[in-house]
Amino acid sequence: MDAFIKHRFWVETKEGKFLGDGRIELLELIEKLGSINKAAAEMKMAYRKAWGLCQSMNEHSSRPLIIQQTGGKRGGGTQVTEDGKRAIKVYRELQKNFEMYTASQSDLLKTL
Amino acid sequence: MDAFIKHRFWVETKEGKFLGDGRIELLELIEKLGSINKAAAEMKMAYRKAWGLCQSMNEHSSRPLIIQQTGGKRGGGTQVTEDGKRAIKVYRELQKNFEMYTASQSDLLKTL
DNA sequence: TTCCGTTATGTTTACAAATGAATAACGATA
DNA sequence: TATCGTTATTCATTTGTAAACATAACGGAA
Repeated sequence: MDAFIKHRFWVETKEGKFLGDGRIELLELIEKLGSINKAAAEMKMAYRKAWGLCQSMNEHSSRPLIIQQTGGKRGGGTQVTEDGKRAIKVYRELQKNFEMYTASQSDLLKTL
Repeated sequence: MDAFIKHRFWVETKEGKFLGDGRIELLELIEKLGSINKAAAEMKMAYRKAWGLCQSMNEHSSRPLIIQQTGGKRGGGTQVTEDGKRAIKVYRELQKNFEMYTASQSDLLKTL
């Protein structure tokens, strides 16, 4: 026929979603730009939503993934912690693995 | 921490979604009950939606997965074709494989 | 011809999620 | 103390999806 497999994965804790594509991209941009505001603008996400995702990520983690500072030099900003960087790395590896695995399964569709 | 991987997969064609959890469950119930109506009721899905899923599945497939009959003996009914049964089988196997693979990846989260 | 249970469709409601607007709080620095 | 850019937060609006509702069409059987 002409069918292909799509997949999605994410990481949860018992309380709910912890890491997903949007959250990881956001983390990466915060690391690069030093600001939730700029990161959200860069990925055309409402700041309101980005802020909520940041709260959620930090609440679900035993140790914070980011450190937010309100006010101060240049108005403040947000830094990604070492734990945050590790989360990015682990997630991206998972992603790579999943993509390869999905590709390896696609020949099962040949019989459709 | 206490995080775990969740995954979802489905099958698409270039026109859009073709097979997914709901569609396959629906197919299985149609095969068992001989009716879209009864299948939808069984899984507490609105008939309207079930019917749309059936249309979509048949439109995306080169050969029909189900044959619907309007009117007639006991009002009609719907049968799952051999191609439909094969689709169910393939999908369920994919699902089993994905579950095992996801489980095998979970230790990557140990470092979080 | 009438009845029945099913398939076939369009329309309307309801709900949830994303977005946008608006404003306050913050704190280093000039 | 005034400024500035960021974080923090509420609220109204929009948007998109799912559910609910309401009929029509169908065709074998009584």
